[in-house]
Amino acid sequence: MTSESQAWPTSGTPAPSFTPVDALTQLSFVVHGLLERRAGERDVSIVLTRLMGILRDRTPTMNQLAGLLDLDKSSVSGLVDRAVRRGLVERVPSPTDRRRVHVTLTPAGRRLAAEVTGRFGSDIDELLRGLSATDRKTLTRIATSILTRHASRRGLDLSESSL
Amino acid sequence: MTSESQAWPTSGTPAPSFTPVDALTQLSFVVHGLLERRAGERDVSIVLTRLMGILRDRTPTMNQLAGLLDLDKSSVSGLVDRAVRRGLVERVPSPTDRRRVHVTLTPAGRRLAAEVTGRFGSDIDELLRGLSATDRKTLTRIATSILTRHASRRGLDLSESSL
DNA sequence: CCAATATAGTTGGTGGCACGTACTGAATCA
DNA sequence: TGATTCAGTACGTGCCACCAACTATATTGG
Repeated sequence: MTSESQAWPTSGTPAPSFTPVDALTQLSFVVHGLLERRAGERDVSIVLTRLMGILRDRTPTMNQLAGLLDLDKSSVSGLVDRAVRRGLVERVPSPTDRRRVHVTLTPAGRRLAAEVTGRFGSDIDELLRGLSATDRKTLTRIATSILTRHASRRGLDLSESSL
Repeated sequence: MTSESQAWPTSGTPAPSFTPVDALTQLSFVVHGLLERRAGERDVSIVLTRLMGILRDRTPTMNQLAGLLDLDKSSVSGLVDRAVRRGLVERVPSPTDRRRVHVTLTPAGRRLAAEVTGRFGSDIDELLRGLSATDRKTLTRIATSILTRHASRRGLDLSESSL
């Protein structure tokens, strides 16, 4: 795939010239790496971080989590098991359907999520610091445009999905 | 972390308003998800895709791969073991130092890498299709700027590192 | 009313993949 | 030439993915 080795000449030129695909891909890897590092400091995986992000403002069922995380339901069982074991989430039986549980964030989980998110946010701010204010706004506008179009192609209401 | 649930009101507004952090994070997850999907079609993990990307134009040692992939050397041993087992890479003893091996891509590995990369590249082209030509160029310029500055902060020659 | 069917979630199996520690063989150093 | 360092592997552990099979519960249709 598009590692630097594809796009960048091995002559060590100071400013490589990326294709749009390479630029976006490399940038995504950097962002992902920053999240992995910050989350990893608290023994939190990216998928656990995403889980806690989802649980910040709702209490979905296991099935709903499987959809939101785009994972097999057995993977969600395992993920929630491990999070319960760490005291980060709880399973709450549904009052209306004894097959179902709703998953909620505990206070400890909420604090951990806020910490990881906060530090990661600072890292991204740092990453973007060299940009002019105009470029920051432009990047945000273009990224939002891509996301909105991508979501509508998938038939998603952006307020419901999680990555 | 910044799943949509953080940035997007649950009212289902058609065009959410992102902070720069959220926009960049969500976009990165989308890109990552596209790569996971395409690579997954050929039973290839992202880290294996990155490995093959590195090996496209060089034959690093295990230690160098550990640095390029930002992994523990024992993780690289396992990754290369599994890739060897699939006939995608080979370990070549160093002519000058019998402790070392150089890792090379096999023809089958090169073909697989090209296939995954090609399909993923098409997906990213599709993702960017709704942008104007000006916005594509602007996104590429801004992303390249971020990458260049980020790499120089880490003391990297961009032609040597891989994400 | 009840058997058949569908749903929600779990369990077990399997394999990939991460890190840490300990180890072996080879190269370098003093 | 022995001590030290380096390159890489092996092993243990735990996370995390998917698949198939299962149990308990809810719904459906006759």
